[in-house]
This record gives sequence, C-alpha cells and structure tokens, in this order.
Amino acid sequence: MGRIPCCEKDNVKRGQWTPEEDNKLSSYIAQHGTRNWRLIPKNAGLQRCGKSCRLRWTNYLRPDLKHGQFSDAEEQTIVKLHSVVGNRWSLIAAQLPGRTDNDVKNHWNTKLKKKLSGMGIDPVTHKPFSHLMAEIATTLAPPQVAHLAEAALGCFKDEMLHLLTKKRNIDDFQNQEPNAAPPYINSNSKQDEKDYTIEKIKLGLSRAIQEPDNMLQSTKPWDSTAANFAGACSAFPASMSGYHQYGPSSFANEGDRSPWSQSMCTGSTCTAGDQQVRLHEKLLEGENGEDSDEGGKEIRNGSSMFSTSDCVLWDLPSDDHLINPIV
DNA sequence: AAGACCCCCAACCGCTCCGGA
DNA sequence: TTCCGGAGCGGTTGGGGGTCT
Repeated sequence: MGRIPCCEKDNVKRGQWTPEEDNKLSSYIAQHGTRNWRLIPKNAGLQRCGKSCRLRWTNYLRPDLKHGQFSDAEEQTIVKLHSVVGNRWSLIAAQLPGRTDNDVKNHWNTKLKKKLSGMGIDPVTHKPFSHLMAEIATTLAPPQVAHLAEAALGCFKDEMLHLLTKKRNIDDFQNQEPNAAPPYINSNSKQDEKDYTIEKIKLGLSRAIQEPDNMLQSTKPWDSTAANFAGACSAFPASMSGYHQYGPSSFANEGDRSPWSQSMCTGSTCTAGDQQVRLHEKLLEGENGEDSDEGGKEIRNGSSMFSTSDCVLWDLPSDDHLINPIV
C-alpha cells in the first residue's frame, strides 16, 4: 500500500522553471484560469506536475505578488502574528498583500528567527531566553538547577554560537570588558574562541538562574529581554545583545528604539507564551466548530481574537485594519 | 585565484483538509 | 455518512550565488 502519486513522475520535469515554461503557464492561466491543476500542465503543453504548476503560479508568477524585500511593517506583522498563531504561514501571509506563505516562511526561517534569537528571544515561544531560564530554575530543585545552564546551552547553543562567534566584533568585546581580554585574543585557535564563548554563555545562564526573581519581577518585559539578557549574561557585548547588527535600529539601546522594538514592547512579551497556548487552544476549538464558553466567538470573529480582554498580546491591528480575518 | 563555506529561496514532498458525489 | 480526488499547507531540501579564507 503506497500513497497514490499526484502525477506520473517519469514523464514529469522537475527543478527550476525556464522562462519559456513560465510563459506557457502564465498565458494558459490568463486564458483559462486556474481550475483543475491536474489538467493545466497537460493542456498548457508543459511536462510538469499539476502541483508544481500550482506552486510556480502561486509563489512566483501571480501578477499581484511582491518580490522585493520585506519592510519593517511587514516584519512586525509577521512576528506579531507568529506569536499568536505559530507556524501557520498561510494565515500570516493572508495579512500581507503580495506575499505568499512560502515567502513568509522563508523570511522567518532565514531572517526573523535569527533576529529574535539575537535579541535574546526564543522564536518559538516569543519569550526571552532569560525568562525561560528563570522559569525553569524556579521549578527545579537545587541539584537540578546546577545542571540547567549546561542543558540550556545545549538547547540554544546553535543560535547563540551562530550569533556570537560568527559575527563577533572583537573590539566591542574588549570595550565591554576592557580588563578581561578573552584568552582567544592571543590565540589562533578557533576552538579556543568557541570554548571561550561557550564558557561565557554558561556564566550568563548561571547568573540568570541565580537571580530568577529579578527577571520575573521586571515590569517592562522588554527590559528583561535583550537588555537584561545581555546584562545577566555579561558575556554578551551590547552590540550582540541588541539587534543593530542586523540593521540600523537597536533593541538593546534604551534611547534608540525602533518601531519594531516599540511594538514588540507594548505587548506582554513575558506572558505571550502562556497566552499563545490559550489562543492556540481557542483557535483549535474554533476550527473544530465548537463554541467554547468564553472565546470561540472571538476567535472566529477574526482579529478580535487579538483584543479580547484577557488576551491582549500585541498592539495588533483592529478588525478594521486586518486585511483578512484570521480563521 | 580557487576552494570552502554560508545564506537564501525556489521547489519538492507528504500529509491534511475540504468539497462533491 | 463515507469515500475520493483535488487543493492547500508546512517542513525540508538542494542549487546557485555571494563571501570568506
């Protein structure tokens, strides 16, 4: 028993599309529309799978598509919506005219995830790493806490190392701790540099664990993210804990908050994760067609899900401003 | 100059969803 | 109500181009 293939693979061309194929597909669709993708390649004279044609059309050839870079506003929207609906790219893309789910997904995976990690925010839960550490620390017995930094390092080290070792600016590092030049400065060994970075991360995580209350009591969630994470993890040079390495604006810098950071800050970063779970549950209830006692309606009412009294997450657009209702 | 490495993004794969019979 | 086929979705891959060493 195998799955029925969507087309005969033997007679089907795969890989990059040629301009000629694009022309054939575009002109066929212009004449006949996009009904029945299975028949389209045959009728258009293309040796392609119908699915491949659909993808090519929806992700690339459609005349209403934008192909340029994502704007700040678009990025904000993606991050905000992702914090609420998770990896539901088609839902997110529906709020961004001219962008496809593939575009959004790619942009998230290649840019935004790193951007958030660089700001000390876990891109999955949208919580600050330091807060996650502190939360875990408060739930563990002391002997376990002792191993937390090590374990956490295992979880986050790829992102951290990527950010810290790859794009390091040694001058920044020296400015941060002028009296404690890292040992690798005088060494040619990349391994030394990496080990040093790892030790620094461990130290920072340990501090985060030792002071969970301070982290949790922060009244400004954002302050406990990039800035405090950098503070708790003294190993992090300011230039790395912020995200101006990626662009002109800086998150860690108090006096220089981009619209991005402002909108991120207005939401309850530190509680977004819990609320996200609740929203996910509500969403699922909505999808299953069951009105929950307290929320099903809001969920199906599109953007109002973002403004229910107990679920205010971000300064998301109101109903009127969302391009397409969610769900 | 050239090979290694990295990043981005188009395209593919396989699963789920949905609507019609 | 069930089944089936088409469409949609999200995860993953791989190739091409750029950068680094």
